[in-house]
Amino acid sequence: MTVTIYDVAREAGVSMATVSRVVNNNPNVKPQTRKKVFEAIERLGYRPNAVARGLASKKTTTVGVVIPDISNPIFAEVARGIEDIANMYHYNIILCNADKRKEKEIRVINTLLEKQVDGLLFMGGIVTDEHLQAFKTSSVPVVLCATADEKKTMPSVDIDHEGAAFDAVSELLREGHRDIAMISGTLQDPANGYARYQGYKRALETAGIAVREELVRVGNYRYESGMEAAGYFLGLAKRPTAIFSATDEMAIGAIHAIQDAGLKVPDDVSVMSIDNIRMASMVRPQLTTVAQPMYDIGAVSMRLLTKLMNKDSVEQSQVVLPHEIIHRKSTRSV
Amino acid sequence: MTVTIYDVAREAGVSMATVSRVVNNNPNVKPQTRKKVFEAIERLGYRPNAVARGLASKKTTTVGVVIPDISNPIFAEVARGIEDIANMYHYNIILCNADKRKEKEIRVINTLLEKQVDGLLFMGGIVTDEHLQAFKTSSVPVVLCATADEKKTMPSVDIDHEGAAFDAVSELLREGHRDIAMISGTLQDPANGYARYQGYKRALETAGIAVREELVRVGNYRYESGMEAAGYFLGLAKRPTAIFSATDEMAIGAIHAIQDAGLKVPDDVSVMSIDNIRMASMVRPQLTTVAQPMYDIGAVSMRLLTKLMNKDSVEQSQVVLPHEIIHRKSTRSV
DNA sequence: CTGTTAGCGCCTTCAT
DNA sequence: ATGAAGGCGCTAACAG
Repeated sequence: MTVTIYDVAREAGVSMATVSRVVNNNPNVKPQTRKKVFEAIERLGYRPNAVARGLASKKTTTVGVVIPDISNPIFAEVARGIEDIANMYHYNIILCNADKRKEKEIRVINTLLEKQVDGLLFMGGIVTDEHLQAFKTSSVPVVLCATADEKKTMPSVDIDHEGAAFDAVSELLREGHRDIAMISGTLQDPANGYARYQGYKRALETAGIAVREELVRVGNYRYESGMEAAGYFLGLAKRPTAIFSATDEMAIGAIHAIQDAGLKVPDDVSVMSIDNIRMASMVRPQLTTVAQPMYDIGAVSMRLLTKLMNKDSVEQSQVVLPHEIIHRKSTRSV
Repeated sequence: MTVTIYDVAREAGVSMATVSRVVNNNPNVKPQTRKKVFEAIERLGYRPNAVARGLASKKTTTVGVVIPDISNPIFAEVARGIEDIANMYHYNIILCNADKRKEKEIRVINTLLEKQVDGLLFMGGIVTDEHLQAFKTSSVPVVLCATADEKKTMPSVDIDHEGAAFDAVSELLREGHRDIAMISGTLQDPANGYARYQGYKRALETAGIAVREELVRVGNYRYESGMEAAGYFLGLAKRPTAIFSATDEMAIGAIHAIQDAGLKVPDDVSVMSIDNIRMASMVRPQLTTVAQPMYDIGAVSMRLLTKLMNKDSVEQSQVVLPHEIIHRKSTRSV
């Protein structure tokens, strides 16, 4: 039923080793023989079995990617970067959603390893000791992508979240704002939550301003929670003149809550955040934000992984990609 | 170095057949033996090799998904539906971006087949004879997802694009609009382009209104092209009172172009479209649109594929999911 | 340049 | 309930 390398060998009148050679582009084959084999392949409609090949060669040319949520545009963009580079190096991608749930993350890491992926990319989650433990049992390289472990022992590609937040808030400060509220992510999240909050804090402290409890709200990264937080700030006796959001999506929610309340952005309240998702330039006013190079994070981490899989030497296995303030229309000097 | 089923067998003092049985949950194993084996597995840190298993059993429990662009939120949402159901049935997903390029689509279909996936999901592309040809060489089931072939010979899951457009434009008509412009996708695209344009045409004709050439612009699905098209309509001597866009993203561009021109939506111009991406409720005014059940399209197509892979009987292998008008704030009666 | 021969790690009858 | 043995389709030395 299914045609194998053996059938091709017989059809072409050569040994299966020779067929294997031409299929794998081994130069040690006489052009004439090569031609015969190709013809036989064509005639029979032979398609190499990658599973058998994987078993024999111990390489599958596929890498596993665990992603928190593929329908989140941020991760989708990172995944795009991964895919493009993987494709460039002739790797395929097994994508596993893990819903940010630790047990599920551990579970998919294991199935991926069972599938004998040549490498593993762990995207954007919290990295616990349990994760580290799972990674340690891996005989193939692992790189963290859009996240990092606390101790920085693993290869990783990420941005400096604390620095990005610091820069954003410093910019607001430079524009003269003194009452700057923050919509934070959960402090359990080391990157988008804790680190960005720390950056906010450091910027204020550097400017000699005390952090005021009532000016910090924790959101869940969604649009609605941004609206909610902004609504709360608007109700304060002393309303902030600027809102710094840990993420763009919450910032956009904040902008709309402000507008829905009859106020103007940035005239009445400035809004700034981090991420630079596509939507940031698709709202009015367009959102001033700190760009996080999502695509590049994916691309660079995949590139790093190829080097690791290839046992190439890598100079720096913890890479921090630069961020950049994108000035648009949602902030103004006060 | 790597521990195999054979090592476990020796460690547990049984044969590899027995180990295989416990790993595969075969009931024909004495509980006591099972326990011994589990302990040996634990002690040795044994991890079954899915590649070897795949070769021996001729099943890989993975399905291939070819996706036009993972960073497009529409496809990402469909992919989410696929992933969730795949996960439920213990399948993994190999995701391949194909950039809407035919040669690349054909290529990835072939690599996926080489990888011995148990089934194939082809998402949202144009299905040519060449595709059909490639699918025909597949020994595993294929389902089209968010697309369909012209002759409807393949299993597929999609919405009725023509009907959705017809319903949208009919709604605009019901609101009293007579000069309704359309921002279309390319007519080469059978679903988002051609079919939606046909629906627009049929609705107008049903109402006894002739389609006017100058009221139709072809966009490329991006925000900017929506802005551009709307800008063009605004410059017309007789400006349309409503704009129907083939997709939400272009509609949002249109809304902003209208607003940037100092006009109001919906007071001056109504805007309506198809898709219902998340962003549709994250703009002001919120977008009235026809919801396309993206997640469900993915989920249903994956479910259909599981049935096919399982050789279950399926009553209907061309499924058309219902669409629904979502009334929000971007249209009003005139 | 080409063929022979072992496996790769596991599943699966077929016996026992 | 368990074991023995023969592949699954291919790669990778090793000869020649």
